[in-house]
Amino acid sequence: MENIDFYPLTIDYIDGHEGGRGIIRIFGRTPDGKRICVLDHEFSHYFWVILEDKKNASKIKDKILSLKIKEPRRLAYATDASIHNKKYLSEDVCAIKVEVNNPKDVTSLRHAIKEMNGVRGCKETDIPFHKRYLIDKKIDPLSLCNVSGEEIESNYTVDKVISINEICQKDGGYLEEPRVLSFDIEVYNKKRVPNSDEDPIVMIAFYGKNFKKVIVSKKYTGAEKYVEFVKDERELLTRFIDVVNSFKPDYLAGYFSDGFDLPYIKDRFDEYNMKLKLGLDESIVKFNQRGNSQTARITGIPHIDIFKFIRRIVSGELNLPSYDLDTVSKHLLGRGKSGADIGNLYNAWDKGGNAIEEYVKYNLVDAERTYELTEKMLPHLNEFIKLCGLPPEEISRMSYGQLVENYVLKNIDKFNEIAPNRPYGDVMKKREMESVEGAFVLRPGAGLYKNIAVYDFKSLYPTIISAHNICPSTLTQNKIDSHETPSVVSGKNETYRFSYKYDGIFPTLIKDILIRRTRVKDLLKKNKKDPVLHARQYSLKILANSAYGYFAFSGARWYCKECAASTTAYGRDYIKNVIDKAEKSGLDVIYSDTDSVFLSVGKSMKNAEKFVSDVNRDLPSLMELELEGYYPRGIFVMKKGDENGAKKKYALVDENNEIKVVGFETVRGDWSKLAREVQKEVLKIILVEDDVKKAVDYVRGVIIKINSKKIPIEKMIIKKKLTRDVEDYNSIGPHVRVAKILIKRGEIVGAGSEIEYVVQEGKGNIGERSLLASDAKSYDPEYYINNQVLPVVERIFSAVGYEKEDLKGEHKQRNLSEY
DNA sequence: TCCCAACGGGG
DNA sequence: GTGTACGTTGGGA
Repeated sequence: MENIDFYPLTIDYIDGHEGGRGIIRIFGRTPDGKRICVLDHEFSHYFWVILEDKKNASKIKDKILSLKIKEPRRLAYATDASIHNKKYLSEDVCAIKVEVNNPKDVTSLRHAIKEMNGVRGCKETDIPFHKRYLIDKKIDPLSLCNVSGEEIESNYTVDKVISINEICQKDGGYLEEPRVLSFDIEVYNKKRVPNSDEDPIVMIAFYGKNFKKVIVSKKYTGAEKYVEFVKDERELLTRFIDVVNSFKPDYLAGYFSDGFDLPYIKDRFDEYNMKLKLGLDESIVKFNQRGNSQTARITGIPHIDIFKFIRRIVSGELNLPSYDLDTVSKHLLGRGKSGADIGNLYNAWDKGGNAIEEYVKYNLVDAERTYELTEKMLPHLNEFIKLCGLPPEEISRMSYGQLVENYVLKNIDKFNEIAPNRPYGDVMKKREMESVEGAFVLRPGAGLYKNIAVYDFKSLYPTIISAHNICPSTLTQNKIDSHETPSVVSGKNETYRFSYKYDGIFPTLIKDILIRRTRVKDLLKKNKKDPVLHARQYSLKILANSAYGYFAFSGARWYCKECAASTTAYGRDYIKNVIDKAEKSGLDVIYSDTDSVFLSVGKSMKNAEKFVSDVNRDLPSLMELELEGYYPRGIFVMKKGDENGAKKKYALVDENNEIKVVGFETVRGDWSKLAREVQKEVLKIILVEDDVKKAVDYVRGVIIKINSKKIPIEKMIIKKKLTRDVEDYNSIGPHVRVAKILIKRGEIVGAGSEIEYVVQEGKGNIGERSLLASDAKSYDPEYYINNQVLPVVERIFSAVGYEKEDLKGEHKQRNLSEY
């Protein structure tokens, strides 16, 4: 008999022998670093059958128990059935819990039971076995658990396999520092975009705590001591498995490794008829194609594609123009990738010798950044793991909607509720047709404004859902004990009612989340830099803010268009109320969008502060308007062909002269450096220096410089990526044309290649006048003035009364007083 | 303004 | 993964 503590890392199930029973399998680590696997033979998967009424419950139960359905390799039948009083969306229902031997039997039984008389439907048939187990056993991955059971023999590559009698999560105890191993491959890339059928992997880098290694399949002299040489790719691949096995990581991390590294490694293993056996049960890496994105799973070792997590979950906080490794690590870690030009790796490789070294370093830096990013993201990951109770490999790949749903599922038992099924095909399509009226937006008149106070409702939608008890479970026809919201769905005005008689599932959970978040934020005030507290409040915020989107998400179990429509309807009411109040107090309303209002408050901050407290006095609990900031100046910009200012396109400057830019185009990559610079400088002069005239002069100066060709070529380079091979293009843009020339020269250019070009003077359209950046000696001033510089500043100036012609000096000089 | 196609990350 | 499955943006009509 063994009694042992461990941290669960991953969980799945296998088909056992006895009658094809499903056996839960958890891989984890003990506090002293031993790998273990625990098997639970005793847990039965189950689902719910909701009955039309109580009357025939025991008859139906017996009928279910007598079902025997022949499956290819076993007999599907219910091992047990029991009658319960449950709730389904707050309605009291009589339900039968049906237990099975093997999770796969759920499908066959469900089909048979659905057809029985007196049965309303089968629910929770689509909850995966391992999820059911974690929820019912109240186990959160990474939280310390205790198991008792017998050690058994196995071929698993772990220190111990235990068949358990009992398992329970202990209070406290968390795997704070999982052993992370990151990896990254470099590939021979003569064709720029490597093809895994032919192009070998030439090196693999690893990074972990006190560990770095690059395995390289071509020898050169003077290598650093972390370099290990192997004789060919076959040996490189074998060593890849060796290194992972001997490091014994808790997590294996990569950057876009779901989409590139692991699939590529697998293809290369296939090439040699070798098997990519990384699983702790000696299984191969399994790939799962889901729509466009695939995932790679390793039995027993959570594989984290940290790119996916950052892109999906943390991007809201980062707001970066791109999520490539360089941009993300520069932003989060303060340092990016090595400067080597990866497009030339193949050259260095062919040449051999020390030329390779640069790329070995590049490879190692990539692995190091990946490691550091993973470490940095652990607090975020951990919070969601605790909130949703699912293992890291799943949490790290989830979208907001899935996080919300799994959080609700984990807590649904507190309401004695049965969860609705996930929708499929036509239901989802039908839902996608239904649109819900969105938020209220008051567009600003374009122009320069002074003394702007910005107000925000704190968590507007979550607080509305909570304050007005908006939930699929409280939606009612009953006019007594309910309140109504006139809402708009698919263009139709409707009135929906939500009961006040009992608290809804979502309102209750959200209220709890909001209160917890307030508490965490209070702690954060004392401990401003604490990454764990920060991650905690962030994950709570994500969950609360995603609830509204979840109601409107066609794939949601608790989809509820009425809830979504009512939430925005209340949102519009609240924000319009604020606007009314502002106008009554004599404050000018500049702009409003969803949950925020921009007011012109004059020089006195007292006005601004008094306004907040006036509004808050009348709001229900949890709801609160906040003074987000005070800005001496702000510019709101016009959209082409639009009388009013564009929504979400403005720049503000605060009292510390920091500029906040929202919605401008220059953050995007396909503008020249020149265009970016000019826009930034213009905003600075207008907002910080408060000198429109000077900004005009600045742009005129730039135009003169462009015309006299005094701008360095490198600021004129425009970068564009080929999205397909050159011959597949119908319309030949500049970058395609340049690529064609490169191909003629014998260079290998194809889908994925990044083309840098500069537009030249001369005849023909822009494409015909584009030259490869490295060949360019000059540029076309007219193009850069009219297609790069003017477009990015035009709207800014038109907001303050200057036209394009003024900038070019084509109008007579005018001064502002004329406007 | 709406609809559809393309893209992202990786080398 | 036990019926399923990306989400966003830009260009063209």
